[in-house]
Amino acid sequence: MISLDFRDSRPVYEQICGKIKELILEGVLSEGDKIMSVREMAASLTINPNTIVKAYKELEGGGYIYSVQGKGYFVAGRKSTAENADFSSIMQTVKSALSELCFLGTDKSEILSMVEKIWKEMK
Amino acid sequence: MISLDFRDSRPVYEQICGKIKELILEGVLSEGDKIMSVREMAASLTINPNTIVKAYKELEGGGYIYSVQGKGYFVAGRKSTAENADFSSIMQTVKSALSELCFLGTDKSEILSMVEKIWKEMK
Amino acid sequence: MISLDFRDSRPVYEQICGKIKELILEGVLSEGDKIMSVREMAASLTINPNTIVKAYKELEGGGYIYSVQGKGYFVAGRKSTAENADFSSIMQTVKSALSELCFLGTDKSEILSMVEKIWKEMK
Amino acid sequence: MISLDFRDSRPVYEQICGKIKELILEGVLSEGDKIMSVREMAASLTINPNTIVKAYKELEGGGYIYSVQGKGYFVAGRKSTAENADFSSIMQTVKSALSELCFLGTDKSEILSMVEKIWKEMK
DNA sequence: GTGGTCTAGACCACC
DNA sequence: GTGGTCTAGACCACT
Repeated sequence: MISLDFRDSRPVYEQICGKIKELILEGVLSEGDKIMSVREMAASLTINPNTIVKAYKELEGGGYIYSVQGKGYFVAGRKSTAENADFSSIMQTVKSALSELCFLGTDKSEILSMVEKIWKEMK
Repeated sequence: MISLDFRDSRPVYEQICGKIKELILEGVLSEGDKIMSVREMAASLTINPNTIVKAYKELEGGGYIYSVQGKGYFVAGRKSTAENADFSSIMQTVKSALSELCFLGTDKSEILSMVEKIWKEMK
Repeated sequence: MISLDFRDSRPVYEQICGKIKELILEGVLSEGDKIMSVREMAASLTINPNTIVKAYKELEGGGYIYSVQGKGYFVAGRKSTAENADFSSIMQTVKSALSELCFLGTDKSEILSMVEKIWKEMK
Repeated sequence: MISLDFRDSRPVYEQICGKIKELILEGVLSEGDKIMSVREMAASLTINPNTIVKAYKELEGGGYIYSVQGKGYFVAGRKSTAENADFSSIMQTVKSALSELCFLGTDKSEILSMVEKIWKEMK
């Protein structure tokens, strides 16, 4: 379900966060779903459990998942996620990247159609 | 002209890269302009010259500026920048960020108007 | 495994790049192999670790090796190298050097047999 | 006749050497021809005469040109050039570059035809 | 004066 | 232990 790219310059725990975020955004994981335990995930990726713990703590801080003592980690709802999100930071990222694309001569229509596509696919 | 934010988790040299990129994208610095010398910039930010060197080398690698021995650093043209740019990587960044915004309930029209604004301001 | 020539006018970090490139081209180092750590290499050549860092970063930029945080540097595959290579620049180098050899009266057959030999040895 | 590229990372005097070498290899300048005086060249490129002096001294050292006191610099013959040339160094350059091209998957026939072309064009 | 290289030594994040 | 960043200070080549 999750694979790591060791050539990726990002730290492993960050890659894991990204992958799980993706699964949530794509709807593969929905509110209330239980995600793999720290041990299971560590075994399946053959990496140190501490790295998984770090990734899960990060996701918990972002409101994407929550932990239940003795049960495991579960996917939180959009409301919880939205409350913890740093909108201005994400917007800033988008703005910079779009400015760069514009500067490099990318066609505006290409971006607009991408936006349409993303909002259409999201349920 | 450039200021650092020590609360920012990004390394100093990366912040400098970002700021100079912005100045170029906004048209404050245009093709052929000389930018501050390594020593000047280091003195003005009260940081070590080597850190500036690192930032300038990074920008040079990205095709944003070029160095002339004994003269200084100068901003390169869009052509040079476009040749060195990693479009797919930038597009990936935009896609992920937009997906997240969509998931969090951001209005599509807000994004569309932002795109219009950016492309309009860029001459 | 690697030795420096202090009479060589090229900077030290560039000599190191060249030697490691050679080892990769000759097949002594193959895809996935771990190379000496920054500190090990620095100690073995009795030079400053930062100089090794510079050399490794250069090779990383050229797609020859990649770094894994907390693990070390590993040699990348040909695909990665080919993607980052500047063919036209290498071809230009070959062209200039061959023109000079021709002018100086070198026999054509000597060059042709050298080409044959190189392509034969490479598997 | 000669133009400089300030974006080129090579020092100016080296660029001038390269250009004059090219002119000699291409046969535009032949044995005995007088080349531009230091002052003329400096004025035509709007750079410091000392830089031209440095370039000419370099070419003189390589046996490409020779100076006659009070007259100027003149193109030397192939014999003189060949005597001063460092064949093994040039061969080494060619060998390394060809090995790299081979590694990157360049077709052997492409190189062979290039060699044929160079030797054919040279008179 | 400008960039380019190198050293010595420090602290941090990641695994 | 490994790479990543930063400082302080030095010397060299180029213009």
